[in-house]
Amino acid sequence: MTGDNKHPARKRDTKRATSYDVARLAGVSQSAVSRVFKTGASASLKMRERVLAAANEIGYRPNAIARGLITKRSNMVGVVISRMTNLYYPELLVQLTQSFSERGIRVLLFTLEHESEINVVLEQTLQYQVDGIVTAAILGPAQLDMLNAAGIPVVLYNRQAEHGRAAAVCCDQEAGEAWLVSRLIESGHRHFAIISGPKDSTVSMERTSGALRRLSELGIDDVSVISGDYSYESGHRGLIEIHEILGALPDAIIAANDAMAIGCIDAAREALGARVPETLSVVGFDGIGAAEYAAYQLTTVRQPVARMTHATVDMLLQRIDNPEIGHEQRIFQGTPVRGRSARLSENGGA
Amino acid sequence: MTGDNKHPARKRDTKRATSYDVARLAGVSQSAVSRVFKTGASASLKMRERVLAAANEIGYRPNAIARGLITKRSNMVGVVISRMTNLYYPELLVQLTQSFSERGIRVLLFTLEHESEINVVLEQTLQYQVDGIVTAAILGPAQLDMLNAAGIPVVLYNRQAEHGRAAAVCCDQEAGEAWLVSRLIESGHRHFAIISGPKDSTVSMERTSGALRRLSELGIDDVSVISGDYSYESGHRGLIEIHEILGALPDAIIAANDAMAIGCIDAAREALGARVPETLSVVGFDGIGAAEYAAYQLTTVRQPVARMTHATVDMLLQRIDNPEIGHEQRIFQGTPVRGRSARLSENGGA
DNA sequence: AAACTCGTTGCAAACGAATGCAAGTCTAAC
DNA sequence: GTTAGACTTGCATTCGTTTGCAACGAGTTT
Repeated sequence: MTGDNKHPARKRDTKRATSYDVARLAGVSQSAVSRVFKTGASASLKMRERVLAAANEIGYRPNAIARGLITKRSNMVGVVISRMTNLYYPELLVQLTQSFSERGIRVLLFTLEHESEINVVLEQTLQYQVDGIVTAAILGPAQLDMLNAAGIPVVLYNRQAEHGRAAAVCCDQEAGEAWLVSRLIESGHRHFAIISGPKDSTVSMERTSGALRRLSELGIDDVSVISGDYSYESGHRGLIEIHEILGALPDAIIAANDAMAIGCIDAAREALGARVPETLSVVGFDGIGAAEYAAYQLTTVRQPVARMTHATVDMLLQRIDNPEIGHEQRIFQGTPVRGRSARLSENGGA
Repeated sequence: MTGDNKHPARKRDTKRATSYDVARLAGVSQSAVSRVFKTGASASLKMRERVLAAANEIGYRPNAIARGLITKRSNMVGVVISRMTNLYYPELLVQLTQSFSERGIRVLLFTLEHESEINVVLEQTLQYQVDGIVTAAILGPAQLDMLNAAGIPVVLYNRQAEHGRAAAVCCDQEAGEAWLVSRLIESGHRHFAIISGPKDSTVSMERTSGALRRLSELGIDDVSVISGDYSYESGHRGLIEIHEILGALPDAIIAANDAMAIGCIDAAREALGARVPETLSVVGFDGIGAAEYAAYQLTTVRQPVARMTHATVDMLLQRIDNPEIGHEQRIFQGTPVRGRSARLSENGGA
């Protein structure tokens, strides 16, 4: 008769050892145990040994939940990522997780299929008392206000808040597109088409308008733009659509990301019988792994993911320690990748 | 003078509203507030309205940490993934997260660069009182014992524990390879080479030995095996290495995953001037997105990720509710994908 | 009108650790 | 030998919930 747990849905049979259990076994006070497990607290060597031995004996592990309750620090951050099918995100996620992990911070992951789920997700992160949030999803003013009111720091990844109302780490999309466009123009391309990302993606908007602006500066205004959804398939479809609309292929396609650029290349080669880069130049953006496949060798701009994630982690941690820090924005320049999916003249370029 | 927080590292300036605050404002007891926010607890309509109004007014959100402390249920599960650069994992991760999320469970993510980090990571998940763990990393007997002792359920994803000492969800690697080999043989291939995964990967071992066994059954024993690391580059390198060793190309390459198969195809086409599938057949395993790119159209076996993740989530949740459930293993059959990277005769196959 | 439900509500004791304060111990200096 | 000083240690409170228990009130039944 060790209890009346006769029902299937019992709580937990083996109850965890607590600091009290360790204390009793070691013949010391609970606070002593606590101090031994808290780095930087004062405890004599003798004490330390006894407690550690006892803890080891009964398999004690400090309860991070209880600790979080009293310290008001969960050592967890929320990471919100919107379209993980976008091949660029996995790399980001790995680096973020690892980087946080090195700093002793755990990652609570949320993925969004639709941006509309953001409210529910934010609500949940807040309930879990995360110390901060990194988001690669769009946050409206309402959401920013809410986070602000809750006093929880947030760093936007590749999103900007209006009027700099939040800390952000971005890649300079416009500059990247400007580089691509400049190289294409100086290499003799004149007819362009753009495959943009989803309409609600700010990154896509910046890339598209960056490309259009530079094209316009260089005297080219007649550019068809059709929109995809960042996927390989939509790039593939996009090129075929462009071909139908124009009745011919342009000199160059500017895709809003690498996945679509790759789709384009395949469509050109397999479906339209065109040669890339001889007949058609295709450029992308991001620098995902597949961009380097020998079959593509994409001309693109690589986002400096490692540096960007470090900046993100640093900024968030800073703001967790001191919430008063202003809303810094850090903008990184992408690395031009010459590749072989576009005919670029020898001389030019970075 | 709202306090003496003059130091930079203050705690949190805006303190969160608690259930007591709500109770005071609504003129009810704290337990009433608690009950209103707990689904399925009894509270009158009038009560409900008053509390909700008050809560709304001061922006109250139940503290999941405190709740977890008392209920001994954190509603968090740990997800441990080893080599996220393996393109197969992102998809898995998204589906897992979403699936858990629908069941009201949050995901604490851990990524491993090296399998050796597993101990540290497990220790951490336990400290955070996760209700269960899903792992796509190798767990030795020692680790399983530890989890068992801690009374926390675990489901292995594509890993088996010796003697069925843990619940597991797997794809039938051997059967998949058997299908591939059978098709290749019946289509006239006779000379094979295998590019396996990392030596410490059980999945790779199963796939490789599955392929070898079937080859042997069909009378082919002379097969060179070289090992890669699941990456595109290692597949690329692998084929070139095979070519050097053999002095010629075999009829078919069996790669332990899609990424390496794709690397092979590119190496064959770009570096060795061979044609795929005309001169060389290449098959992979997994069914990742890139396998469907028009340039590759890989002959492979697709893991039923959606069904596997559902099974994983179901099994874990079941075991959380009732830790006594035995160690079921669920094995899923992959879906053969005919593709175009191997010369397969018309008639055969699933 | 008394007795007996049943659904609401409040009280108070958990949960497991951190920490300010005071008491205790030990060393070193006078 | 005494005392100041620096460390250790224990006591007791606190964090924000959940939940068993008891009290209460409104119906219902007899």
